[in-house]
Amino acid sequence: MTDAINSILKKNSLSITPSRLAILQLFHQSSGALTHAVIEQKTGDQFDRVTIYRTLQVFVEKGLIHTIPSPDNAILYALCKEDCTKGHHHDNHIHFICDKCNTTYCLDHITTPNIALPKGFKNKQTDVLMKGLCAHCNQ
Amino acid sequence: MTDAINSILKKNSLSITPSRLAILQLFHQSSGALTHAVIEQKTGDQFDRVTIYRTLQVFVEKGLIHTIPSPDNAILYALCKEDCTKGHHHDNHIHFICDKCNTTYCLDHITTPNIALPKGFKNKQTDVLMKGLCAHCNQ
DNA sequence: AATATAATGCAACTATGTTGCAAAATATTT
DNA sequence: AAATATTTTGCAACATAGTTGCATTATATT
Repeated sequence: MTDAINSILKKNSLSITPSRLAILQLFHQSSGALTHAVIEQKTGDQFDRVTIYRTLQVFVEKGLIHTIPSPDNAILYALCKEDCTKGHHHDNHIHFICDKCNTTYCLDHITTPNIALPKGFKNKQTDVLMKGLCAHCNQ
Repeated sequence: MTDAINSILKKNSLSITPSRLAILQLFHQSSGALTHAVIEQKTGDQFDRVTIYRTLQVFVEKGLIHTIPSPDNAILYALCKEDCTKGHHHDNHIHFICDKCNTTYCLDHITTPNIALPKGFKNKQTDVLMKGLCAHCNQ
């Protein structure tokens, strides 16, 4: 596991540091998206807040994770699929937030719909955010 | 104009105060969505930050405005259509943010698409956020 | 092992948003 | 129209989210 994480960092020409290993591993272990606060907590407060922010920034730049616009007021981060590269995200899937357990899922296999815009408008990116109950909580 | 705003407040059994009049009027004059910071600035800093926050909260509760999840980290507020009432928003339209002028449009006549979710998932609300160039900037 | 490069932690700062409470303004009653 | 009851406001204080500069430390390179 750690080796796999290691080689991901190498592949993206990122130096290997404890914080990057821990945070990237955390993403690979989690099913949903993570906020800065959750990452801080789940890494046991062993890293400085600023370090976590900067690690997340670097990961976004390298195309390892992407941000999700959230109704709460904190940026959500989630793992990108493998075809995302530096400066070129394939972020055309929809996101689902469970009202009960608050998990945010990337539904990678469901692509965003094409929506016709009024005259003159040019679309560049579409974000779909669905809310409701996830499969676990809907029972 | 002020009379119309006045009667909207009365209709929603809200007492008439300078801040409510000014903020509601500002929404009716604006084409797009507004953030707290913009409202504070456009009302000439004559109202306390807290007053603006509370006014926005009340307007949301009464169904006069709705919030829009934003990629930036600040809540966007926009006027509701007339069929929105207290506790019952009809917020099923899509939103468009212009990359250039940063205006957020409510495209009221474009309804959110129906998207099939994986087994077990139950949808309650769908937010669509499109980004690109608006009709004004796309020239 | 020595050097160059990059990342970290700390302090300080900005922005956003919330809560409690006394003072002031609005609405209601007489 | 004045007095009372009810809301709303502004202030202070606080909480959370996020950024920047800089010296120290760790990683990578030679």
